[in-house]
Amino acid sequence: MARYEHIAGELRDAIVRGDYPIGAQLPSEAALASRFSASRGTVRQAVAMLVSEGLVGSRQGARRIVLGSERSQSFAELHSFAQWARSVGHQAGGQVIGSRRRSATSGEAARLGIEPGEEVLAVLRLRRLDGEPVLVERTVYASWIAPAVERLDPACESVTQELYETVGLVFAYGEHLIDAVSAGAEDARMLGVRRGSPLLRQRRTTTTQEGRPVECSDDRYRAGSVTFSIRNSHSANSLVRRAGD
Amino acid sequence: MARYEHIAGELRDAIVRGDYPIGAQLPSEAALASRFSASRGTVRQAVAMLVSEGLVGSRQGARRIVLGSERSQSFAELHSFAQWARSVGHQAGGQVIGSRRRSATSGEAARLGIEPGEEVLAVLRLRRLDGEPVLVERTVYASWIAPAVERLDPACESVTQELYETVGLVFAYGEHLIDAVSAGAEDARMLGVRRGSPLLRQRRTTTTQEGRPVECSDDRYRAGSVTFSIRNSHSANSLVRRAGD
DNA sequence: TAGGGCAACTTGTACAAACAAGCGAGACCA
DNA sequence: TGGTCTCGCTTGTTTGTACAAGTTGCCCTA
Repeated sequence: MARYEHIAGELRDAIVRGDYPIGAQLPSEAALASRFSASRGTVRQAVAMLVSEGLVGSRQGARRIVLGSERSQSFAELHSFAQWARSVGHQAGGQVIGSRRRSATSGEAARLGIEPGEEVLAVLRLRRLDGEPVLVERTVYASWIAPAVERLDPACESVTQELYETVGLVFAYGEHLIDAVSAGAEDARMLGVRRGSPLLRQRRTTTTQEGRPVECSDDRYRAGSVTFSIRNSHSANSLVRRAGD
Repeated sequence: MARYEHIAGELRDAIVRGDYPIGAQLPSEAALASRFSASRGTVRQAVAMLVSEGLVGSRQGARRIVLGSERSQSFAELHSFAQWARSVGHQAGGQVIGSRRRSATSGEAARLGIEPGEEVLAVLRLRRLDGEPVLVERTVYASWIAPAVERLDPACESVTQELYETVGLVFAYGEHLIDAVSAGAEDARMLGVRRGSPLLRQRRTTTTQEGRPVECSDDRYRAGSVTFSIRNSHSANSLVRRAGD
């Protein structure tokens, strides 16, 4: 592990542990540099991580202050339902309801960077959290990865992890669109809610390290089961509001 | 403006303009350093901005690639409904429906960093986009800022901008919790939708540069009117999924 | 006592240098 | 033809230095 990652980890642990409560000042860069026997540049890189995570605030001339104390999730934990569930102490379950090859719609083609009509693999999954159905996942995979997906066990818990172990596929970048929709008939039946009841929808597109799109998905969470959380600041804002559809 | 900000701006413009289409490689750090007559460190700081915005992907050993080409919003544009509407070419409107001082609930006190029962100012606003009601905003202000809020024009378009101009208040950090809820009776009446129809809820807490909480708010958008968008990656992830309530 | 101003401290920006580590393409070999 | 290996390129990490710019508290003065 890089030196700055180690320092960032130590500081993050200290904040989570409460050594630096919310509102408290962090030691100065010079003090941290001397404590960890590192240069100021390395310390700056470490605290920059915490700033981008929204854990600490930073402004020129003033000591850094603690803004929050909750451990944030890695990209993998966000992307993989099973890995996330495990990390927050819940049991993930679920199964494939349906899976078929068909030709891509124009929207899917645009998001996957392929030609409309090109073949894709559409998979419908129901995901459970501690036994309760909470998520309907409609995922469309690009054709080059489809064979590996079809070989998976239908009851496979973590698709992400399995694809990594079997073909070495790594999900590296994601775009997420979050809004609210009414439950359709199929959604309602699978999640055990009334038709028209609110669902939290997350449409995501994921790509490999090389920027090649792998999948796009329409995930619908039962209201109350899941909340998304974002921390941002004047200097770092990845959350964007968009009009309409 | 700092040198690295200038370089980042040039590159961002080039990407948005299409000089570097999605999937294309960016010039190497050495090439950029020579083009802008800057050191490699400064160039790295510039591209780091683009990476954190999700516009560019980066991995050791390989040239950086373009992942997206949409201009992202500033923190101010995200925070202020009016500034956001203007930046995307729509007309923001709205008015204060009700405003009263009361004592803080325990949840509000925790989020504002005050004692339960301490006095706060609760404001209910209806916001319109191009004339259509799209957002019900229930904001609770800490008592120290309440007088300035009460002095505002009830039809004031941008509360954020007005508070900056009158008392110099700057919103610097925010935490956002996003989920879906059913419209209550009041929500439904104000937004012109049926009771129980889906709303996108954004609960946010905002603080000053010093980390002092200013307000917390429960914003409910009519389904279909607004979508939140986040770009993230293996190296930078500010989006977090949380269980239940 | 109220106010301004100075001085120490702290973070931000920029440059230079060196090495580590991963990627990709072409050369080479079986 | 197919696989491997090496070499050059590119990004990642670390240290050092210097100066700019903003904050904070103390001290001095009116």
